[in-house]
Amino acid sequence: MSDFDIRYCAIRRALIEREFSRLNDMQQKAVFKTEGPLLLLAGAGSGKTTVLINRIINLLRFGSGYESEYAPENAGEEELKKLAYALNDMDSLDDPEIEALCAVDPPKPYEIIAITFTNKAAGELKDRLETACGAAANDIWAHTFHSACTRILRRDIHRLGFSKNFTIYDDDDRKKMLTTVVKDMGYDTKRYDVKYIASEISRAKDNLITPEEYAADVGDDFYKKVVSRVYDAYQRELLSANALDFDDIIFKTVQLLQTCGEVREYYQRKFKYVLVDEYQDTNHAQYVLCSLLAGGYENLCVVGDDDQSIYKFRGATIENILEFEKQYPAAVTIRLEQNYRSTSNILSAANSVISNNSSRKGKTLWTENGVGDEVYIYVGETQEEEGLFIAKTILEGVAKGEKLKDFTILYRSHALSNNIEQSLKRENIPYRIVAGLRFFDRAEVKDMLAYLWVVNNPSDTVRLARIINTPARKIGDRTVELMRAAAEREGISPFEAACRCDSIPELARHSAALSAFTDMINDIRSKLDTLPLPELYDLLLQNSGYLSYLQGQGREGKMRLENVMELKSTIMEYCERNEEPTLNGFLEEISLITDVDRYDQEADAVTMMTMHSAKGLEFDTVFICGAEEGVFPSYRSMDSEAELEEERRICYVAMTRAKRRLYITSAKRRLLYGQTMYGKLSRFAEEIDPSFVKRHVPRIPSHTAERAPTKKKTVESPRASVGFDAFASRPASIDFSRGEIIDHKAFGVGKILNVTPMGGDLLLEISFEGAGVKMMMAKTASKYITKL
DNA sequence: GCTGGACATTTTTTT
DNA sequence: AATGTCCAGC
Repeated sequence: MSDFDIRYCAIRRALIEREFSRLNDMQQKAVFKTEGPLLLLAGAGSGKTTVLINRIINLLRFGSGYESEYAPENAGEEELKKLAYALNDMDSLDDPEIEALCAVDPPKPYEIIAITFTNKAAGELKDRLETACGAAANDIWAHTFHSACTRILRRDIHRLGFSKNFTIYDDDDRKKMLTTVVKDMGYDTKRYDVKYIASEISRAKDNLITPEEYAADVGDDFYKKVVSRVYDAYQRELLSANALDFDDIIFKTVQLLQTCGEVREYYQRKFKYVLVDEYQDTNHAQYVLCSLLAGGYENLCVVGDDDQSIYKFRGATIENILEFEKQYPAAVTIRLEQNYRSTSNILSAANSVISNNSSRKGKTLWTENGVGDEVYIYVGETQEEEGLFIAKTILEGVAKGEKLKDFTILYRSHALSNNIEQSLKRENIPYRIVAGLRFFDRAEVKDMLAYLWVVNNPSDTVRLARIINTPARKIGDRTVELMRAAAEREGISPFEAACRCDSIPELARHSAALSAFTDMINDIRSKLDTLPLPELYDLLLQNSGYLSYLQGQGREGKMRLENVMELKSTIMEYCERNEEPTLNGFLEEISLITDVDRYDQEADAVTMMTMHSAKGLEFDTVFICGAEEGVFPSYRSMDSEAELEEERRICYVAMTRAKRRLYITSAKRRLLYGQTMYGKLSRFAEEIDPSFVKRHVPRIPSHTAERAPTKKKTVESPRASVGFDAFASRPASIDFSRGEIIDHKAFGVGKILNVTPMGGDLLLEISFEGAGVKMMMAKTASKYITKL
């Protein structure tokens, strides 16, 4: 290292630093550390995505320029002068020459892969990269685990005996196929729970255990022996259907990379930089996949937060993040602990809860945001009171001018949403529930998709079974059974057997029905390359008889038809987005999409979802409801310390979603699953340091007055029961009508623009001469208002 | 094949 | 309580 190198690098660093000066020190450190394994422990709201994006931008523009200790070989005093001059000139780095002087081996966009868990995260990454670096962003591999793997598999899966138009089975399809497999093997599905077998197989695949390896390890366990045989048969069945389930998508990619040196080397040479988001949620297979992909250069950057690992039950292993440093001794760890999202009260409350967990890397979030309101803990008598409290709080907020979409209600399980929903309904508050019945789960949508899958891949037996007699076309179970048997005997697919029904004796009798069906499918197939997808879809809808089938279903059918047409819009949208739309491509995309991806953050309505679905999102005001022992934490987790810790992490995730206000609500009595449960306030609420909390305990109704604990609490917290009078009924509000001129104590003279009935109250929209337009609820505001 | 009633099931579920 | 699943009987 010469003196020149030292001077050159110093200026280069200063220049690069200036480009990222909007980031805090730790974020910058993470952005500039481009080479070698890097573990980024990114707390909630610490600007994780921003760091990922900037890290990629830094790579593309400057490569390892920041870290490098050498000046470029062809650089001399002349170039150094240019850099020095640029340092004084604010816009200089737009100059490609200067940028080039700062860059050291910048990778091409296609040499970078960023892996996320959700489509949403991948989409956000893509969008923001495109904004930042334009068209080049399209060549960066920003994918979910599954879509990245699918892309890899489409290229080379023939080496594993599948063909590249393979089908993807979701959990439902998997269960169906497993059920037939189990039954075919002569097992009683009552004695052998298909769901259990499915999860056992799934777990095996998560851990990269093949059927052979599984079989070798069952020992004398009879049940496991059965699982082992089913696993083996199931995999063979998938192979002949040319189908992969979700777990296989990862598993087969790992197998491909492990067994096929040529493919492995191709990707290891290709991907100079590998970035993985939400690393705490990776399972063993995904961990191996990451190491394989990064195996060439070992420039592996994983981002995660051990405190936000909430998918253990799906096979995620927190060890991946806890032991990253062991796996890569050269790894550098950087903590991002400054939170930009929440008030310090919310953050401190969340910190005090999570600090009760023992297995963590340790990390304390802090913020420069203001203190904000205390975390509000509400204990109602019943779940109705709880729901009413939430509804009233939202109405009050709306009256102050807040938007409905600023409010989010989170719960541990879907079962809790019901009573909240009723309260919101009663108060006429618009809401949306994320999850519930998913669009792609609707029967009619699944039917049409199944048709498309079969057109794409006639070997797809599960989807074939779904539609072969829907609508009814005289191909009953008996015929389907004969078809399957014939196919087995001849070593062809059931669809193939149906095509040849004339030459197969036992099928000949049904040849009219079978041929009509196969001709219809084959006809559509023959048009695959010529007809645009939306038209193909229309033709299929028509020729399959599904259209008239729906039309014959009256009002119900009309709604179903709408859904079927919405699917067409999805197809058209896909076609517009892609230069070379293919049926295969569309199906692939759709099978990897979930409901949270369709959730529209813009619509103005209160959002309700599980705490799990809320991960990665943020909201102004958050209600965590059902905060009772037995509900949250769930009674099922209460006898295991490890599971309790996972529940606590869920709580941490939920709490840190809130930007400005956090309410934790509970009910002493709750009707759940047809039973009344009596639960104490959740331990998580109790764990919050009282200095960040404001408690509300409602007035003690006479019939519960003898209960000691209630009394004690009232004595303990003098601040209790101050402030919130959601249930005190006020005399009916004064009548207000549009156009009236009023005088408000605080805002002065104003004109009523709008009056909207809401929750037994009126929402007033008033334009004040001095204070602009305000929204307020009539009941609350009437105290301050006099009519003029 | 469709329908009704019995019967079980009810934590979370990025793909 | 509510909803899905399964099977018997038409």
